[in-house]
Amino acid sequence: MNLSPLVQSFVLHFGEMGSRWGINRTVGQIYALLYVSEKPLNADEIAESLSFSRSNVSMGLKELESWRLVRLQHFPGDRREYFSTPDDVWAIFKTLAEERKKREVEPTLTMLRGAIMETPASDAERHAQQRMKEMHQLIELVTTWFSDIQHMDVETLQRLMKLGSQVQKILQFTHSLSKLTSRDGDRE
Amino acid sequence: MNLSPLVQSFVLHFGEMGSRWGINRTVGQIYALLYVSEKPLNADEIAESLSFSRSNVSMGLKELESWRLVRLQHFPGDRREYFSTPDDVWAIFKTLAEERKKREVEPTLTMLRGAIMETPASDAERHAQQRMKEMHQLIELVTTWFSDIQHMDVETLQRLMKLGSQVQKILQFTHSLSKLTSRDGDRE
DNA sequence: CTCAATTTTCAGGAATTTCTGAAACTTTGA
DNA sequence: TCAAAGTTTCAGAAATTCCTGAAAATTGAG
Repeated sequence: MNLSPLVQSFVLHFGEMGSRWGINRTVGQIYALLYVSEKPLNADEIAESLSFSRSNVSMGLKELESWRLVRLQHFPGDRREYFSTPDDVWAIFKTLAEERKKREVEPTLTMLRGAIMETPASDAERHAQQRMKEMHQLIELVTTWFSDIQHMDVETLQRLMKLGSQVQKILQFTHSLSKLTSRDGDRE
Repeated sequence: MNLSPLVQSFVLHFGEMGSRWGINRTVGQIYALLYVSEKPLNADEIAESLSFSRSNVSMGLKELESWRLVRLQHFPGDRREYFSTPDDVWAIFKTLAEERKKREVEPTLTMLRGAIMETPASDAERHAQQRMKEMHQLIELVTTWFSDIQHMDVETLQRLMKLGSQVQKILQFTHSLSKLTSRDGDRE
């Protein structure tokens, strides 16, 4: 199969960016190819299009499966497995965010929680622990917020995003509102 | 200098995570060490603490400078350069997000914009281009939203995050409000 | 069950990235 | 201007990661 110039540049770009995104060239290119492909592709087609060895493609697809970024399907009368990416870009985005969270931040949170539990044995440790607490607090806040947001339906999410920094105004409004109505509005 | 166990495990963790975050072991460890250190450290102290060669530390610090994650300072009567991380974790987070955006998404946006401009030469290209448009739109929306949010002051940002998915309710409220007051409230 | 089609595994070669020591460069104080 | 203190550069060694071909394992039709 011969890739058209447009597709080719897209595929090559994903290959090159791969290393920055923590995946390798093969995986990046395979994903890009599947993403723009009109129909699902089998491993041989992928290997041929990208000039990778069949085994390399197999490993790349396994990696993509572990990221839950590809879907697998079969066609009647054909034993080969066909791969594609979900159509809904929002779903893709959410999956990606979840996986990155699991791989890139969860382990750190665990480590931080452990470290914060320890009894500091020196002044230096006390200070270090304080810094870790600050980091932990921030990560915790940001990630739970993220998962909150992820569970919103796409409609609302888009509206929120389009609103941009204007949320600030609504927030200020409701904040002063709560100050008016609540007995201890300026606590916090 | 001898690292206390608490600091050591923190430093080692950052070293190991380094590769997942797109930086290397040295850079990860140096950053971690500076982050928990009570006072700024010079390159020799870092090299000794982490048992890296002096030159490796130099390259690592350069890398961290390019990420704008370390500050450089001097002490009177000492010609050596001392390094530290900003105290404010929110500032750190913002810097990190900006840099990652610059390195990991901006190039892709540029590529996508270019590809979308082209005139498709086939059916496959037409489809590919459509997919690229979807991706472009999503990335554009998410990143501009992100930079909107970044420009909010930390107070507001924290309030927004603590609110979590409850924004949804406020949003729904204001949405129906605008429907009531605006002549064409259900356009979008 | 058998066999051919297909996929996966894996040892080791290729490519890339990281790290070091030596040398070059820069800065500053005398 | 020079020398000492400090920093950066860079060639190549070391370590790691990627990729391949061959072989093993799996799958499903007959």
